Amino acid sequence: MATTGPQKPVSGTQGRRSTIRDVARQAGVSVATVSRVLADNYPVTHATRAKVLRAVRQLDYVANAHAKALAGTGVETLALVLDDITWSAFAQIGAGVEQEAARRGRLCLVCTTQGDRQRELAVVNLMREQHAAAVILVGGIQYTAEYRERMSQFARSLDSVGSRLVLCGRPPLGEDLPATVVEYDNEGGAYGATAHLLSLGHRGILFVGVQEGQSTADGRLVGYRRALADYQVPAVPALEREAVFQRDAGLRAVREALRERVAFTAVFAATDMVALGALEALREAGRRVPEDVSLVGYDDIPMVSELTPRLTTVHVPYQELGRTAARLVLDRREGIGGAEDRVRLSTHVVVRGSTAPPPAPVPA
Amino acid sequence: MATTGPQKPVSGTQGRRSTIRDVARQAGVSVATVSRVLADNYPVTHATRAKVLRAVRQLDYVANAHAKALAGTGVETLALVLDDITWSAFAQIGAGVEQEAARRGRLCLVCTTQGDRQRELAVVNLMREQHAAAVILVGGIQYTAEYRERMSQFARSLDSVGSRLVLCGRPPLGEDLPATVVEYDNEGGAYGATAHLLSLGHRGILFVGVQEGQSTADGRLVGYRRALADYQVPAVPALEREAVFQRDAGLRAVREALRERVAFTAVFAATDMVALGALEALREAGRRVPEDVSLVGYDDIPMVSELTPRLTTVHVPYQELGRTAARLVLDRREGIGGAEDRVRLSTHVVVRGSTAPPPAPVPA
DNA sequence: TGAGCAAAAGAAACCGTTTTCTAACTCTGT
DNA sequence: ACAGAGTTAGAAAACGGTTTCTTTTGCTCA
Repeated sequence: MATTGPQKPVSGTQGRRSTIRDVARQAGVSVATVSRVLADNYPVTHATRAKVLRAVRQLDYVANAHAKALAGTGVETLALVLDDITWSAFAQIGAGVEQEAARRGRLCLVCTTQGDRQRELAVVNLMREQHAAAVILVGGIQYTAEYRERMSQFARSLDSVGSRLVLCGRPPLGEDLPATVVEYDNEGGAYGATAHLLSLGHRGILFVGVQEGQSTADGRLVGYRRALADYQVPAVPALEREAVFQRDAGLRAVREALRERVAFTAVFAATDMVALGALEALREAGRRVPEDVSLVGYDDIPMVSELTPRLTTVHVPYQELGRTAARLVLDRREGIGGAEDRVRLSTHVVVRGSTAPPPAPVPA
Repeated sequence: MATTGPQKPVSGTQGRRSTIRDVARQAGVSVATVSRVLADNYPVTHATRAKVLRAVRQLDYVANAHAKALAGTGVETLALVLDDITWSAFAQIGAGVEQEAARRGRLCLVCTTQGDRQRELAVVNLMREQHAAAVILVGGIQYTAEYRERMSQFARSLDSVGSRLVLCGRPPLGEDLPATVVEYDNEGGAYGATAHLLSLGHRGILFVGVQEGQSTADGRLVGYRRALADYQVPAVPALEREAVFQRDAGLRAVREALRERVAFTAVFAATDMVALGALEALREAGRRVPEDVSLVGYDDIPMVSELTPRLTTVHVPYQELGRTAARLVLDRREGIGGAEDRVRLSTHVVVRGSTAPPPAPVPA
């Protein structure tokens, strides 16, 4: 499976990296002159410039980014911290951040935490050392007092070194904290999805994805309940099922609801991945989607429009979310006046093939 | 859509970032002592250490990563360069690299190029400045002489500054170049997929995804042809359709083949995304999968097992690919003996529901 | 009680840039 | 021919750490 190439010395052919001093010596000028030629911010005669550039080429010189950073020049870095880059929504946020960063000549550090808050803490500190222009924390979290405390510290300690905390798709902290928040209308999307089902005539709507204290899950649940209330449909506890935001959890939760013979004609999954699991559970049980049971997801990850039936879901502008986060923080850095520090993007339900009116005879 | 918080001064509350000198002053010791306490590599009395740590806490001090890097200490960085992080396969490679990097205390810079070679060049140079321990280039490319020339330069110039070029899922360069290559058995996977279809009895197999000179596409086409040859099925040009690796291209290519009334009972899409397009084209034309036409993809991106029918495809261990790339380059750096510089991971076809024997009466 | 030595702390050089300040030119104009 | 501009170039001081080398301090033991 693994083949080894010819054994070469570990150190390769590497010589010493050439410095600006080497270039200066080679060109027969001072380091100051070399620096000036390369920065092109000071008058230099044509002859001198030519000598320097030739030396640079001969030595294949590139400046040391760390030295530049120390001296105050140097490229800024945006740090992106997320649970798992393979999750489609996160990847899209990441892409948005990276695009905007690149467009404006910044670099992008990415760290994943796999949901480990210990690691999140370590990573934020690491980023503080790195002088990241901003630390962008992505994704919902367990919204506890301890969390708020920790974030406040992050915000303040980043601010104290001239960096900035950005919360992307996370609930905001207190008003007075130095942090930028870019969120989306989580609750509104859930409201819309539920209202869509209700207006189709569904009354028993299974909500799959309860996670006490998880900000994203909570927001979606609240939207679901609010829609029920507005349609004067009583919320029944048995219809609210726990599930982490993964396929298997959705599968198990719906299986269980089915086994308990909970009466429902529609499933609102808190996440597209959860919807996938729900879909499988429904199929196992011989329920057709959408003829017998309607199904709605949340996130609108790219592939769900390929399913059969194509999944009705709530679209979240994840890429835009990332771009906005980067834009806000860079605008502020560049002192562009009136940089907002709190933005909420809207969501909307996209109706596809997985929802339909409930079957005529409402099952008991 | 966008709301603005209270207008605060742009500069926030940020004071000057405290340096090691500030800590020394606060603790009443020399900077050397502070450095030693923090590095914990030199005897220091308990009392002194306590004073220093207290000062560190009081000032909320973190070291300047750039200064450390300059001094030769400091965390190494791995640079990851890819077309687009939202493509599932790339995201998985990225996750693999990041995991291994994090496990070994390294940071990970991510740059995307959107397939722009100009940008690729710029990015590699940028990474050279950044002193990245390695630059990992991900994904197939147009395999031209010019490309090889450029890569050779990259390899040499990175090597000359003590960094290393890693090609991940790209064809290797010449033997003597200082580069590490981690590839997968691209051709073998295509061979397997085609052989699977052939052994089911298919003879007219449409290959969708020809891209002259694109290394990944070429490899898969070669595997397809080799399997045909081994089964003594003549290769017919009309069955080899051009398509870039995107859904729409697959859709168009298969539509066109259908319109031209090319005879086939199976489609081998060079990519799962292409397979998605193919699937839609087939459905439009009223061809059922797999009853009328079998369909095989390539990549095994997570969602394709959720399709109806579940897609038969070639599994590529993308995450493992990334992990291996990081591992190899870090092993070499740490001087771990016998670090290979060329690895090929194997692929295998995973048979799911989208393939079946061809329909009994072969259509004209 | 003082020589000798180990342990702990400090001074200063260094890493590779940028930039301020200073010095050396080259012209002009008289 | 020379004062005074106006250009270019260089020397040296940051930037914020680490580390070598030196010095001071505190013991032990004769």
